[in-house]
Amino acid sequence: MTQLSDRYTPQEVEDRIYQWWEQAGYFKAQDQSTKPPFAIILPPPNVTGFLHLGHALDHTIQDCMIRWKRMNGFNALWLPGSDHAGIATQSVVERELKKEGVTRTELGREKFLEKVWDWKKQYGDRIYRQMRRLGDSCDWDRAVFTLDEGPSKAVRRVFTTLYKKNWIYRGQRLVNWSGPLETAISDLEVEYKQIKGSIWHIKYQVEGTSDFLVVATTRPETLLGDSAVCVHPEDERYAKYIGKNVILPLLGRKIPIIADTYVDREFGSGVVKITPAHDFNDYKIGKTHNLPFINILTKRAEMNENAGPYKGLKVQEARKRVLEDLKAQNLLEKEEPHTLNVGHCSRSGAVVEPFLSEQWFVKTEHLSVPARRVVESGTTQIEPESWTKVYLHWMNIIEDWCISRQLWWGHRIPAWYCDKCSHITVAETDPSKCESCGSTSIRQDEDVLDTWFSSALWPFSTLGWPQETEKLKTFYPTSVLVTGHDILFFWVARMMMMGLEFMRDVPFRKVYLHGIVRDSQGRKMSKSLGNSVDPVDMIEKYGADALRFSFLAHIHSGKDFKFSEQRTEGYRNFMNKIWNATRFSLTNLQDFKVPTEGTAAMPDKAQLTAFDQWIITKLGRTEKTVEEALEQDRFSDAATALYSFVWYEFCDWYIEFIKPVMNGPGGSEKQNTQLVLAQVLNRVMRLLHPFVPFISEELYQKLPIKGEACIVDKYPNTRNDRELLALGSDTAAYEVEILKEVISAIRNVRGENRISPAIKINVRVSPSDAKAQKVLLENRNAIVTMGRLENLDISAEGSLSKCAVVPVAVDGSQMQVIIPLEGLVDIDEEIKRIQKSVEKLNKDIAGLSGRLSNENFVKNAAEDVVEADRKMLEQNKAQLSSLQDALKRLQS
RNA sequence: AGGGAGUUAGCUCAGUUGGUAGAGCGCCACCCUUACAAGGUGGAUGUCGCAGGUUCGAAUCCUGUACUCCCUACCA
Repeated sequence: MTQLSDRYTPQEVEDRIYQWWEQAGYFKAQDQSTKPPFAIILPPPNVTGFLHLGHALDHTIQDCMIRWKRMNGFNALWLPGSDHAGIATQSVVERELKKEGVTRTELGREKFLEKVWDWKKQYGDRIYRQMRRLGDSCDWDRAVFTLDEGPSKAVRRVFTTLYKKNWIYRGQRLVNWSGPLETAISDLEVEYKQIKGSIWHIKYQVEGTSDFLVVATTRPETLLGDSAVCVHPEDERYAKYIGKNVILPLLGRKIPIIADTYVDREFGSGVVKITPAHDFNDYKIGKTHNLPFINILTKRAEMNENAGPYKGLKVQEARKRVLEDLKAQNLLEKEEPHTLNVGHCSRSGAVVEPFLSEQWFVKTEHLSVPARRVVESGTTQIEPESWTKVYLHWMNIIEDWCISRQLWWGHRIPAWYCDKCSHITVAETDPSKCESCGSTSIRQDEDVLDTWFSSALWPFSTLGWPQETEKLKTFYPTSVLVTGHDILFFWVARMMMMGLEFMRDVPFRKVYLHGIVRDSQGRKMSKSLGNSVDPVDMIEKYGADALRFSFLAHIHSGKDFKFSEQRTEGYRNFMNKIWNATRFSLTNLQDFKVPTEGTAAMPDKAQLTAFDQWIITKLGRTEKTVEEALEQDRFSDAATALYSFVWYEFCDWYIEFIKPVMNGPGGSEKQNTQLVLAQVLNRVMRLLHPFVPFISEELYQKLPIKGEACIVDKYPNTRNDRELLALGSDTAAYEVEILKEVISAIRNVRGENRISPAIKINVRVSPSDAKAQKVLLENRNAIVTMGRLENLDISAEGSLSKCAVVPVAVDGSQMQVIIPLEGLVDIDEEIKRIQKSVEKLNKDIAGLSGRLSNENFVKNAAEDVVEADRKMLEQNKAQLSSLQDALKRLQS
């Protein structure tokens, strides 16, 4: 038998076990199988990224689900993949190039892309390696990258199909523009931050008069692009000006004074400047009033020729200069402090400028309808349910999706412009000539697609679509999608739309949303705060299992997760506890021979001790709890049930109970107990496996009763484990309860009176009925050992003088635990202890009798509730009187 | 501004249909008792945000209110 060290060292176990699993092919799913399918598509991490705590949480949940289903006999597929992450990756590589003093434009598109692919080759596997350390049981042979041939074909098919339906269109729109990245970004990529800025009041002279209209703005430089000023049509102050012009300060252009109910008369001066090309609200006004759209910015967010003398300045510089010049011309009435929300690019951090440009859009009007319906009808469930409303609300107000990005890294838009006839050819395979006029002088669109466009196709593009593959038939719709609620709109909603449009079915049956990982104080993890935690560090320090368990024991769907290293340390201790309990067991199983093959070996029920039957009963309850919890994705309930069973039932009591048996003479009692021990350990490892795969597999392999591998053994539940669980009994549960109570009573007296464990004491237990007496007599050994007794007397007769007395009641059986204290302790301590109990009993009795004397309670409450109270009252009264007697004796 | 979630022991959180408040960590005391000091045993700790209401009985249901957080939108 292998000798186990007295501490669990994950470093010696994890890599070895993982390699074995992978080589043995345990993670593989079958394209076709008689087993029911269960599929999870991994939210693809950024290809050049590294594993952070958020991934670790996300993956742990998925791995737990997959392992559980795999053990339940499913054809379980966990399909891994990685995302090219357009903006993120391109920025990283650009930053690297900058160190070498090269810009991407200098390099040119082709060369630059080569560099990015190099980068991908170098770092693309890093995150996969880190996932292996966490224990992720992905089917690695199926790993897909968004720019692989398969997904790229899917992207082209979807793009062309939607284009032909007119659900993808090109148009000039106002979009969110990131200056540093020189690209459009979607609404969702804009983060609003509260900024303490100013609001400036600027005077616009009314043409042909000496009157001024005062306009308030937070972005004074945009006045260079003003097309009008606007007032409320019913605002008496300005009625006379409507239709006239004002002179635009600094540039001297004439612009009209228009009227629109959009203006709030109460706010500011009641006059609004209209800059249709640089403000989303003004854009709408510009459209309805047919105003010119004057773009004053370049792609780099610098002033262009329309800005006249300010050309070439960056926005902030232009603002400064504009203000100076206005002041010099006495056109700046005042400046007031003002807090406003400013949109920032979530990638570059720069202020987002609304920018007018030609972009590609997905029309969402029709796509969103079924995406809404399937959630309303429950075809796809969102967990937690509260996010359903959020999802539906967003689907209701959804705007068209800007999918073109002015980047190089990504899926290039499959559209070609004809130099001759300007026709746009959109095609799945690169065309050689214009489909309209046949000219070969065609140019492909320079832009690439938003990364989320390919992500939206992920549930079917990873399974071979547009080909009709077996795996697609088997695994689509996937079973569940696990992801953070922060990408519900970015990703989940768009997968839903695309899946329904192209597969005519939902992409997943269930969406499990979790929150963001925060630090132990609830702050977001960030580099600047220095509070981010590297999961790989945690794995190295405490082991992957401990990290996984700290997630699973505390995760609640939808809620943010506060990570605490201290807690992880606690679960590391739990792993050690499991390790040592097994170590003890194996030592005591050295002379054990498995009577028949494997898990079928069952002991003779008639010969089982009460502890054996009791632990089996507890095991059965645990299996039930765990199964119910996992079915409802309540991982923490399952994890907690396992923690309690292993530590508080199995280790604290069962192992202690069987020590006398193991150290005893042997024979059939020992044989039976050994068999129970071996069987329970076997169940413990299997139950723990989806949560803590490494340690459970490692120990499982050392058990006398085991199968080929824990990872593919059955997951125990009340149905498939019936044969063993039938050996449990409620009578035994009652008996063990008595023993536990008696032993606790002895320990309590010892503890409160500070009697050293080194001193063995004498105890008498006086049972009030034959049933209890029998239990005590049969288990005398256990009580003596665990109470550390010199002598145990089980009898109703005996002296009570100078004795501690603890009344014990279990299920109607009453007894007293009597401990002579003469010479052992200060009697006053014991008097205090008893007085404390008396106080508590008095309080309880007062409450109970108060309630029972209320006739409304007796009349209205459920019978069993009243009955239980009556019983409790009686019991308490009996205990009280025995304590009062004991007190009298001690005080006399 | 609209929507959502939350407020329970020092900290992080459980608490399914209303029936005398739970866990982990931390804390205190004693103990290296032959699996484990990453351990054992015992112990202390809460007017369940506040105010009303329904009920024999409310952490749990209803109404109001305070505070916190998140999401969506955003006024020049």
